[in-house]
Amino acid sequence: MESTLNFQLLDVSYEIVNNTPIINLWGRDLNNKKVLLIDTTFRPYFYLLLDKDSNSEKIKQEILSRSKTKSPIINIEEVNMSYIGRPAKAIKVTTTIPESVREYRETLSSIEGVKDALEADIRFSFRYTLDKNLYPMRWYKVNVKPLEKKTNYRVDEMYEINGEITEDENRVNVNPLDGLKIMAFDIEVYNPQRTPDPSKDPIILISIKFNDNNDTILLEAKGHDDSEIIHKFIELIRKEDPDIIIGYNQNKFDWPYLIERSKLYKIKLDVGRKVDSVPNPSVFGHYSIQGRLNVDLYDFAEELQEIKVKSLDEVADYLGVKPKDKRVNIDWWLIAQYWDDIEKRNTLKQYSIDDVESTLGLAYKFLPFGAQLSIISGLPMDQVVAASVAFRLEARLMREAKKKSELMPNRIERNIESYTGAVVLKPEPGIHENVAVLDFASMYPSIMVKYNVGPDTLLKDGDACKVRNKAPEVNHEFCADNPAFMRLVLERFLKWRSEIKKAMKLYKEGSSEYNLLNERQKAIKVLANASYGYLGWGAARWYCRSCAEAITAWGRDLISQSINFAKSIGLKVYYGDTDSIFVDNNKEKIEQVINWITKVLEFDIKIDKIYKRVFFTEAKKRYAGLLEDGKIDIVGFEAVRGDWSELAKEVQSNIAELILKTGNPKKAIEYVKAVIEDLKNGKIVLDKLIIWKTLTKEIEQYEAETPHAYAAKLMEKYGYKVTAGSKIGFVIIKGSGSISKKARPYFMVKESDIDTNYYIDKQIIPSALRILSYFGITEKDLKVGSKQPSLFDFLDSS
DNA sequence: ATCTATCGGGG
DNA sequence: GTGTACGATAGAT
Repeated sequence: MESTLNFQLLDVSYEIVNNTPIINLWGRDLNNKKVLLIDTTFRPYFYLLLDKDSNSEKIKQEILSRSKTKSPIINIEEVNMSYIGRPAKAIKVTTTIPESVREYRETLSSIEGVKDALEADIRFSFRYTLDKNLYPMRWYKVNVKPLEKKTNYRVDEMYEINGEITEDENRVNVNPLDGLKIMAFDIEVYNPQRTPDPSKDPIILISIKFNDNNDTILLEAKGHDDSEIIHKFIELIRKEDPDIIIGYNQNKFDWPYLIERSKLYKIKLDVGRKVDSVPNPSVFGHYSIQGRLNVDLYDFAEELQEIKVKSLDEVADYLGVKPKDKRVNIDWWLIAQYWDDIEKRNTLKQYSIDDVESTLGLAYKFLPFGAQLSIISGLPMDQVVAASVAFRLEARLMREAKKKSELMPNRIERNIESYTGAVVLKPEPGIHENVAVLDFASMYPSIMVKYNVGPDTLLKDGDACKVRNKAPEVNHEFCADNPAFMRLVLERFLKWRSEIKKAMKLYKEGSSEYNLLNERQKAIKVLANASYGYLGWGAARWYCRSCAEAITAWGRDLISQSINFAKSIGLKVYYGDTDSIFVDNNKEKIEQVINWITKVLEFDIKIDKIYKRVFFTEAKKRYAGLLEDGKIDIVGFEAVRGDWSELAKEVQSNIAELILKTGNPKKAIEYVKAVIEDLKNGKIVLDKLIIWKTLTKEIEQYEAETPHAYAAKLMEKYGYKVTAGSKIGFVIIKGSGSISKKARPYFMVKESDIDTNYYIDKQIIPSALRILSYFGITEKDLKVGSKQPSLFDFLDSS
């Protein structure tokens, strides 16, 4: 009855049955049947690192004597591996129950002669994919034995794994998403108190859309009763059986809310492919659903550097998925009103439909990249998108370590000490015409490869080594006798990426083959570029402060030398930051600089962009420029956040629009002055002055007197209920004392009480200057009356 | 200058 | 589930 099965791995989990762990591999076969493969043979293990001169026989006896019956130690084996690049003596300890590893880690590491317990902090299901070299989203082949279908799994077929799992070489370049069923969903909740409370405020709408059906499904509550739509939602997921469930910020809102509501009705949110399993909060604040990938698209949006406000409507607008002016927009605090007003209810329904359509549209943009991140890093797609770049790289490093029989260091918490960073030149303030920006290609990874940087090659006093690379300034030395672990990984990435780029040339730009490879090379680049930051990340297993310090020192040296060379041949340098230099756009001299850097320094540098005009203030890392195609580039711009007044947010978005559309900062100044006048004349409605801030703990627990805590205390005094999680809306009123003491709940205040100076100085002006300072505009220019001749006319292109 | 609290996305 | 982010900023002290 044995046969070979080709399957695509989607997710991995495990369960304990009869006191033994069973690995569950969730996937689909070539006929798109949903399959569950089980492996009953895998057991948890970890290593004990021994002192060099320890008596391993004695230690082995000690280990066995500490075996517990509820999860016995079933094997111990002395192994010769390496640790941080040096030979290491270790004992591999295998037990039965994954949860017991934590306990054994403690009890066994106290044995004399045992230096440390290693690899005891790796999640069991991840350990499986690590050891079997499995990458979610890839296709595999394996010998299997069909199992009689169990009733407690919602899959088409179940198999028991019987043999080695190998990659299906014929399906390396197929689109991993082809044929997978995707479900987008979004909930709207009733929020009469503005901050919705899941213990009393119902879910009023659930909108759902699948990738294989054009119709949008809208589940509507009966008045204020949402029990029926929750049931319908669960039934729908089970009936349609999506492989991927997507939402926008559903990990922080929709799932927790749905879970609270269903608890209230004692409904089991049984939406996974394992019967009776509910969405489970897991690593990175992510919810895992058995057998399905729950992907939060907000995680992708976070990585968009080009836009600052990452709300669903903004992101969908920016990416051309759904223009803002072609959809219904409703302020969040008005949702309850729209629901209660039967005439407005249809507008709210359309709003919900627009949201879910945007969400599915974004999935088409983002998931191809997410799938490749899984293919490269080895983390399931729902986890990899939620993880930080350093964590993604680490997942891959762990696989590489496993292949090399290198013991993995533990994840520990460190207080990281800061070190000198990159060179950032003081920009030459003012307007400069025709400026070219030269960029080093992957500067930090290149430094790591060239100088063989890594924790394993870092030399300590007295270490023997023939060829040494010494970093300038900091003087850390790295041995070049053998390749560093990090270098091997990076070189593999570089080679892989250049092969992909070569293969891409065989296809038409925009074709599905081309796009797939393009997403893959992007995923590799993301991991490679995380390498420097990884070494300086406090939680990194291969943390190496000296490495990070040396890398930036080499980087500073590199850029200073380049700048000096440019100056020596008479090329004007305006500014430099980390891995880029801004120079006069003199083609001939730039070519000389590029040649010199390539030949003498042996690094790659290229022209990244050319500004027709660029404007610098004294501030580093913040400038505005006019590109050759007429676009305005504002670099380093920080948007005001949600804890600013509506007025401040409105001022900023209007200024951004004025500048990007008219290209004239003078118009923006007039606008700001007009707003200030309006405020002084009481023409701004109070609603726009409210500042919303969340209480993160109970009011008594606040030690510091913050404005929102002060306002919350006042609310409590007047009989309102405030708890952790409440959003407090306050305004600042006239008077003396600290700002906190002048904070009042917005509904207890008249417009005439408002401290207009606070709003001018702390809200309108700072918010406006976040953009206008790039154009040389100062606070003085914005105060009514002052007439400053314009430094900033430079964008009035003639 | 240092410490404490909060934001983000969602509704 | 062998486990829980991060970098920036305002206001108080």
